[in-house]
Amino acid sequence: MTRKIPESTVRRLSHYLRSLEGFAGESGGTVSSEELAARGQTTAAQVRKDLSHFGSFGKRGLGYRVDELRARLRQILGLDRGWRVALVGAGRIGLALFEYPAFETRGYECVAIVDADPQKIGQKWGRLTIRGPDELEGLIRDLEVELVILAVPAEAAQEMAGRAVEAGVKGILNFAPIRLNVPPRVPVEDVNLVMELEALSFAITQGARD
Amino acid sequence: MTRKIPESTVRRLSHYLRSLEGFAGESGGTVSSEELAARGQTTAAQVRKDLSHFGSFGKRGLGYRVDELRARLRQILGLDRGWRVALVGAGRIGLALFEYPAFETRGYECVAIVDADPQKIGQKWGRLTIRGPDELEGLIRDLEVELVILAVPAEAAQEMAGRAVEAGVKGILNFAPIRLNVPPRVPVEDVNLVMELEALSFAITQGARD
DNA sequence: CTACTTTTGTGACGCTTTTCACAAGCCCGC
DNA sequence: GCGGGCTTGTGAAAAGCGTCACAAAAGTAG
Repeated sequence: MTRKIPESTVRRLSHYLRSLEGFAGESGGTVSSEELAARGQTTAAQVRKDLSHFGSFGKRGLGYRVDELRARLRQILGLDRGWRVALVGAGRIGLALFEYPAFETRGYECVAIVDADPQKIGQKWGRLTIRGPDELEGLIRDLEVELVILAVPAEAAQEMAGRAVEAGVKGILNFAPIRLNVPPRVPVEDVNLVMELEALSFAITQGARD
Repeated sequence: MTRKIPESTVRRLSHYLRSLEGFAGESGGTVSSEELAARGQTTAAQVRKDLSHFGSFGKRGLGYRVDELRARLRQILGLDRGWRVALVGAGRIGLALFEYPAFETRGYECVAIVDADPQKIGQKWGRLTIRGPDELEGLIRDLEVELVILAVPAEAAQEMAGRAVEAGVKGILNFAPIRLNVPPRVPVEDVNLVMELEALSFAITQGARD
């Protein structure tokens, strides 16, 4: 019942959860797949199929109980617990992420910051002190870090990723524009801003050609 | 020959281009699909199929001429020209993007910044002055802005997007965690940082269950 | 000029994901 | 407690993508 979930399904689940937060107690505490599909750019059938991968928690003729579904989605996405995160790379992007309020409200807590720039080491962001790159493994182990946000230049990314994995990190959010080489048990999500812009200009160029 | 290109293909093209920049003049000026596949986490057949969507510009028995392929990819992705970009939302994320060097080297030039915060209006970032939100349409028209980077809170995103489209913008890079409602002729790329983290914690939770 | 090696371009195949359609289930009113 | 109106859950069909295998070029050596 719960094997081999497509990546796209996971993304949609994430959306459903956000939508649900929109109409918390609204409409008697239930939503139909139809309503959920409306916000979210998808179809009712898709919503139902997505959810059905994880069991059946709707009532026929009625829909889904908002609070119940929300709790279930949080559980599925692993948000029913906290996640300890280390930020590797204290540049502009690192800062933007560090101060991004949505992270903490979802249970992602930044517990360490590492940067290679000697000027930055020792500086404080909030109540955290920026550490040197050689302390990475120690921090990960001592603070029981599970997730790493990699926001360093491409040249440094592979080494840092390898060391983080070695130290026991379980997942990596990678902002460097390279494909990281890590063991398959460690999931990596890539965010590549240039690529997004290129996809845009491609779509525009292509569309204009019609 | 060039109709209905999958999104995933576009992403890979972007990768190929970056790889190509890696071995500029190397190995006699040619690459095989095999070599290209090696960096890039894909297969030789995939590379060839991706490229074949746009014509056939390889030499059998030899491979692809590096400089030629690079030029072709740049053209396909719409990078053989400049793009005028407006930044809407001058928060942390906006700043990080504004100062991201890779954008300019790819031909994306930020020509205007808009923010709703009266404290920020009038401030200068580099040689640009931050403008008020009511100036959005005028700036887009006067400066011939084609792309908008939307980095505002979710509540403001839809309105700004609508107005930008109305003023003639051709594509939107959206950082707000909502699905924008815009006419289909205007492509939108979403970057949703929370969603990426959720995909990670899902993968970890799910994997651990085995 | 021919035989041989290499690597592309592409139709056919197979898997994954989405869409469709409908029986099964649930609530409500009477 | 029975019938009618909704909405779910899910097999089956369709579409979308990736993989495979191989014929068609291009270059090279003899």
